[in-house]
Amino acid sequence: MTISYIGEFEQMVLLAVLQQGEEAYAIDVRKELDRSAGRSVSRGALYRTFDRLEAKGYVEWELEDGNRIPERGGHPMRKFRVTEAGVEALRISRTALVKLWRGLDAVLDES
Amino acid sequence: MTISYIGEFEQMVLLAVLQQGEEAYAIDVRKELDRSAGRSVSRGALYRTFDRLEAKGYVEWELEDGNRIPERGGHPMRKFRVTEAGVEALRISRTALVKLWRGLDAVLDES
DNA sequence: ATCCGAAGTATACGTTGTATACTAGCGAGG
DNA sequence: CCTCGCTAGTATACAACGTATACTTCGGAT
Repeated sequence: MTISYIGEFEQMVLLAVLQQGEEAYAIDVRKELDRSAGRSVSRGALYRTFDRLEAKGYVEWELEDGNRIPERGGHPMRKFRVTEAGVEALRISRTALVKLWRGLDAVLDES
Repeated sequence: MTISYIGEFEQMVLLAVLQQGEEAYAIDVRKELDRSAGRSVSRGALYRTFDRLEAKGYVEWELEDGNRIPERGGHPMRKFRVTEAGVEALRISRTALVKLWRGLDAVLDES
C-alpha cells in the first residue's frame, strides 16, 4: 500500500474526525474545523474532500445506525471513520513537520 | 495583507529555508526536505513553489553575493529568505495543527 | 398541500504539487 | 579554442487539491 502525501486540508479533516472519538458526522467535523483551525468551509467542500480521502482508503463511512435521527428530515447521515492507512498517513506528515519545526521555537512561538 | 492558507508543501519549503539559518539556497532546501520529510522533489517543482511563495509575499530572494561561486558554472544562485508574513503564516498553521493533534498521542505516536 | 430546514450530491473552477524538457555559463581535455 | 559535461535556474504542462454555488431529498410544521 503506497502512502501518498495528504494535502493540508485533508490532514485537518482526518484529524477532526479523530477528535470526535474516532468517528464522526460531517456536521461535527465542520464544527471542529471551525473551532480548532478557524476555518469555515462549505458542506460541498467538505464532502468533496471526504470523497478523495475515501478514494485513497483513508476514511470509510456508513449510514447512521438509526440511533440518531435527524430532527427535520433530509438525507440519512453518513458517519465517517479514519482507517489505519489514514492514521499512518497522519503519522508520516506529523513526523516530518515535527522535524522541520525543531529548533525554530524562537521564531515560531506566538508573539 | 490577508493571510491566505499555505499548502502543505509550501509550508515545508518555508520551514526548510528557516532551518538553514533563516535564509538558504535552493540546493540546501532540497537536501533538507529529503532529510527531514523524506521527500525528493525535482528542481522545477521547488522553484515553482518558491515563485508562488514570493507572489504571496512569504519569501524574498537575492542573487548570491559572490562569496559562494558555483564550482562548475551555471546561473547565479538565488538565496531565499522567509519574510515576516511568511513566518506568521507558519505560526497560524502550526497553531491549528497543534490543536487538532491534542489528545491524539495514543493514536498518532510512532509504533 | 406547501413551506422550511437539514443533510447530502453534482458540478465547476481556481490554486497547489510535480515532472520533464530546455537554457545558460564555467572548467576540463583534446 | 571548441565541445563536453556539470550545475543552477526557467518554461511549460498537467494532475491533484481546495472550495463555492446550486440543486435534490425528505421529514415536520402550518
